Amino acid sequence: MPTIKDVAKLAGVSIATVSNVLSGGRYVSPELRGAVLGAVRSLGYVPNGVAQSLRSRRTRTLGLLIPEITNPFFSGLVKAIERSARERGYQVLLSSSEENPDLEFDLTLSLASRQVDGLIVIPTHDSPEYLGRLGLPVVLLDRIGGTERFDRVGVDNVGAARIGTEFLLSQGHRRILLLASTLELSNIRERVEGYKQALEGVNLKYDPELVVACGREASAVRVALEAIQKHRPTALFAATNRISLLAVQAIRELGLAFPQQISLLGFDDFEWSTLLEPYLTTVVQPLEALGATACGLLLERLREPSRPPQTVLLPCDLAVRQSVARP
Amino acid sequence: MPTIKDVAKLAGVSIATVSNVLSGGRYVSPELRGAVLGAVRSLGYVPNGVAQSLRSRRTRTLGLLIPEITNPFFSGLVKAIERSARERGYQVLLSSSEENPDLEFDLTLSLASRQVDGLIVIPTHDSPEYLGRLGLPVVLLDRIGGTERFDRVGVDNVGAARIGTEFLLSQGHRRILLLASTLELSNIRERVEGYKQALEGVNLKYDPELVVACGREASAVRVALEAIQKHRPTALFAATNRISLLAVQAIRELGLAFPQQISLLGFDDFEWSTLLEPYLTTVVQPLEALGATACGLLLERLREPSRPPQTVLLPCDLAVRQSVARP
DNA sequence: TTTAATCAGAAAAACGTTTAACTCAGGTTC
DNA sequence: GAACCTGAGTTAAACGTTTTTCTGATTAAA
Repeated sequence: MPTIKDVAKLAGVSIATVSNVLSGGRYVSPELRGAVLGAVRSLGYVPNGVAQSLRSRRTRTLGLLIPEITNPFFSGLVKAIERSARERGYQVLLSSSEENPDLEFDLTLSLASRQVDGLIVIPTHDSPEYLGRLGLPVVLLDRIGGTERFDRVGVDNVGAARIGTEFLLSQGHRRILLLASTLELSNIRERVEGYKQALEGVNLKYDPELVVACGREASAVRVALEAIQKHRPTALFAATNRISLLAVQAIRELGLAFPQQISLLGFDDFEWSTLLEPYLTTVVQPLEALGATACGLLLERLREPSRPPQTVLLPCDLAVRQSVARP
Repeated sequence: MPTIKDVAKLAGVSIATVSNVLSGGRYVSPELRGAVLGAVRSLGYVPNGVAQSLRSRRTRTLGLLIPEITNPFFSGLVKAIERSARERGYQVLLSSSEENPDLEFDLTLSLASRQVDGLIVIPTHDSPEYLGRLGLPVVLLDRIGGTERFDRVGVDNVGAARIGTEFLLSQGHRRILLLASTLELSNIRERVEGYKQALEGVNLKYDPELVVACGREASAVRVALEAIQKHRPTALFAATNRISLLAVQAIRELGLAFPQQISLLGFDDFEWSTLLEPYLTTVVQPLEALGATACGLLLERLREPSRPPQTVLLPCDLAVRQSVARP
């Protein structure tokens, strides 16, 4: 691999001049500029990014920490972030915490030691204060509860869940079972809050029994199934797309006519849900905007490190399709 | 951020000694070792990975180039690769080519200039020879046609498609429509070859008309739909999971009883396909093994740069579920 | 003993850039 | 015409490590 020295020698100039031509530092006369560019071309020179990073103290690399790549919600975010970063000249170092807080912690250290310029994190839990000790700009994404010291991007979960629930109510549902994987995360609890607000809006009493955490293990379907049997709801509100999947399985195992006997409203949305018939009615999160905003916020902070932390909440849409019927 | 100099000063030793303690280079006496470790701890020192990379000429970073993160087949591979890399002390720089060859080319240059130690590429086309000019170890994954100069990991597409088709034949199907997005990729053409072999195995004439490339645009459903109307097959063999999705939509639009009137066999498999009822019968690729093998092959080559290129073909399974019935 | 080999540590070079400091014409300003 | 800028280039320092070379002391071999 040729280095900047080889280019300088071939072009008959100093390495500083080569650098100035390529990085657009200072003015270089047309003749020398031409010589440098010619030498670059004929050697096939590509600057060594590691050396650039060491000297200039930035890597133009963002760390992205995701709980699970396989979930279409997260992979949609990854896609949006990767694209947005690329368009602004940044690359993405991807790590998956696999929903494991200890691994998450280790991975942030590892990313920090690789000198990423900043971090976009979807944490596994609501206490990511330790991220502050990294000495790195951090943007929290999606799971943004617990702290206000970081820039954060998420959706208006309360509002979105309220609108979703109101839609179910408008269709005549009165016993709505809210299914979640966990209630440990504040974004999920906000969805519960929205659900509650909608119920109270029509003077229905909020019954905590109708909010069920199914867990993430294989037993989750069973938990959902038993909750359905016990409470006999006319509609299910699945708090995440993974839970939608679960709900569908439970509905099938119970042999309920769908959506005639039981309606289902999802959250998150995902392309491949068109496999489901009836098509899933769902609250849809603006993936592209979430990712682009997170990336944008991070780069803004790189430019202006001292400005106060911002929180951006985006609105969700309701995609009315076929999985909700009148009871 | 403290540097190795700060540690050395606090511990009262030279920076070489600090380096030897931390990187396990040469023997250091217990006393000095203790002093160094103490200083590291009290300063919260973390080595600067960029400086390490510059000097040692390796970044412990792998470039991963994927056509599309959102497709569960690819995201499954990403997951496997990321995990495998992490377990071996490597990180992953992820880029998406969005099925665009020009972007793919640019991204490889960009990854190379970031000095990744090696590249795992799922190319957009069958002529990735240009990757040889990067001067980097490259492993081709999944779409491995066109050249034998690189290490390659994929599945036995011919065998897998043959087994799949044989299963359809064994169920009594005789008019089987093979749907693909494109026939430009050799891994897809190999699947066609397997399909052909299976037909000829039972003395059925191979009819090229029954192999249809639907494209990747929005019009793809229509193409599939018209092919079904025209040829009236009793079974569809979808060559990828994306095409399975398409096939399901076409079947629905045509109002065919599924699987009674028309059977569907998929390729790739994906977790979220359980949304489909009847459950999709499908050829399943060993995602975890594919990813781990690709990563392993790359790291082996880093150790032994001059050994001849290897090709690893893994076998697929057939998951018999519910979407194939007797005609 | 004398000489050579070994050892633990320090000093210094090197990795490939960017950038600050310097040089030396040529042009201004009094 | 002396002092001062300016401008376009060069030289050299710096980024934070790893690794090679060097040093002086201790140990082993002759």
